[in-house]
Amino acid sequence: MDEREFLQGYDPAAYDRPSLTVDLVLLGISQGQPAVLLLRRDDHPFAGHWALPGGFVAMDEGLEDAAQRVLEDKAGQQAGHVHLEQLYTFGAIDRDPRMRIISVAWLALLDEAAFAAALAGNPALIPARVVLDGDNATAIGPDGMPLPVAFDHGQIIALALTRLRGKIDYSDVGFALLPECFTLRELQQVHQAILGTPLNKPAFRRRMLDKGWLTPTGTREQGTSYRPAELYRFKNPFD
Amino acid sequence: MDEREFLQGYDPAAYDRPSLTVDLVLLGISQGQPAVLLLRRDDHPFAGHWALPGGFVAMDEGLEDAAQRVLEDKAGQQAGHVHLEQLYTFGAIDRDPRMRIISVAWLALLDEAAFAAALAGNPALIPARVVLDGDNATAIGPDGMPLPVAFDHGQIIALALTRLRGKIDYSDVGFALLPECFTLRELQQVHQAILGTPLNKPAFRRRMLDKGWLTPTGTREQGTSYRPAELYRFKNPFD
DNA sequence: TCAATAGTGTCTCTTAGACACTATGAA
DNA sequence: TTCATAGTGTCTAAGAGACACTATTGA
Repeated sequence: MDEREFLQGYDPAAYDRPSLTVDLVLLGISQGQPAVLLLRRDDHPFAGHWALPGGFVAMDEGLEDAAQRVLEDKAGQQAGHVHLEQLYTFGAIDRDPRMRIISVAWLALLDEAAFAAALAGNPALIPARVVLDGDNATAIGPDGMPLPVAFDHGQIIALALTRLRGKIDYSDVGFALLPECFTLRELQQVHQAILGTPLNKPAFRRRMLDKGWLTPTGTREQGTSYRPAELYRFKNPFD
Repeated sequence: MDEREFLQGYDPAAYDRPSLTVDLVLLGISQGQPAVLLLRRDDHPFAGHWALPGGFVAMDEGLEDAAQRVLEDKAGQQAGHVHLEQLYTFGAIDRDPRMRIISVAWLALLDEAAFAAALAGNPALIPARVVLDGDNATAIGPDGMPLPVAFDHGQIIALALTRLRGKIDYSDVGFALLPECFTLRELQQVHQAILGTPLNKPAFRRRMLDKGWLTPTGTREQGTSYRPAELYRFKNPFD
């Protein structure tokens, strides 16, 4: 750090600074497809467009704390109940026409109940199916029509899904999209929704069971008109 | 974005803002081991400790542009000649005792010539071997003694090496650590240095050749006292 | 010729896909 | 008993580790 930077360090007013925000990709599975929760913008810029929930980072607040706060405020989710992971920081000069804003993007994974609870708790949110399109994503509204997405949020959503695709196979993130107890069929459906491709049943079962992450509960799903499947629980082998 | 945020958006002086910096992990291979270039801090805080090269992000400068600028200023590397990749953004409240500073960390991969050129061009830099230690890294100085590392830069270095380990196998980042022409032995040595483990020769050769990334140059290495190996060039199959 | 590494052939083991099969619970 | 899905056995193909082998160059 050179002299100029050193002095700046002790004089917060010396230089202009960009604003810093967090933006959250609230991702769940809806009707077998990946979906995100978006908010409609009423004001300029991008009025009428749809944006990721976000907020400014306070001076006395860590980045992850800011993301947790937005998660609670906008989606009503308790801290710690949701998988939250930093994605990337977006800082193009003109990404917001008003002023320089750097945004730290986060991925939050909601299971079906959390996704529904967020929608019920905040009527301004809508669920949008995500369709990957290179390094951009198209958001499809509940009526099946594409939604205009504000700022660079299409890229952020695309990065979120791409990141998830890359790691769902070898990491345990998939379980964050399921309730505590789930069947192997539901687990496979989650993987298929994220990857966008069908998977081989015996191979999938073998792989999952061999990882040692699953403990059978001894109980079975209820309310099926066919043979009910065993319910499993995720167990981190390092616990 | 709510009303408060909207107003803040038009009044840059309304709220305090954190400072924003970029920090660079300049990573190369030195004597068969991963090594980073560090700068000695003369001033408080962490005077006498060693830090990653970094700098503040200007208002009219993109994040990657800022990283490129630091790369040129501190390591004398031409833009575009070096693999540069965003790692993670660090924003703990107390990571700098003077003030709130958020830092976007970047990984820059230098081949042997670039690593040596940076050292020659900036005498303040020293090379430090990296030893991973959980989610922290120890920097070992040229004399073999551990160096005290400033701020949270040990974590940043650890993340850089961990990230590289995770992707060297399936991506083409390994080639960024080699000159334009290289032997399969050199490529294997780079992979072994990053992974910290020996690799099986026939399997490694097969894997690399099967990827279709390598084109034989028809020439061979020179100056060996034994059978000289074929020189290869990296060719992106998407070019 | 020797030393040292380049480069290859082949066996085995593990893992995943494909496909067909048996098992079981609800209606 | 039927139906739909749970859950399994087995064949095959691909890829990686292990190991030994041949090839080639400089000294």
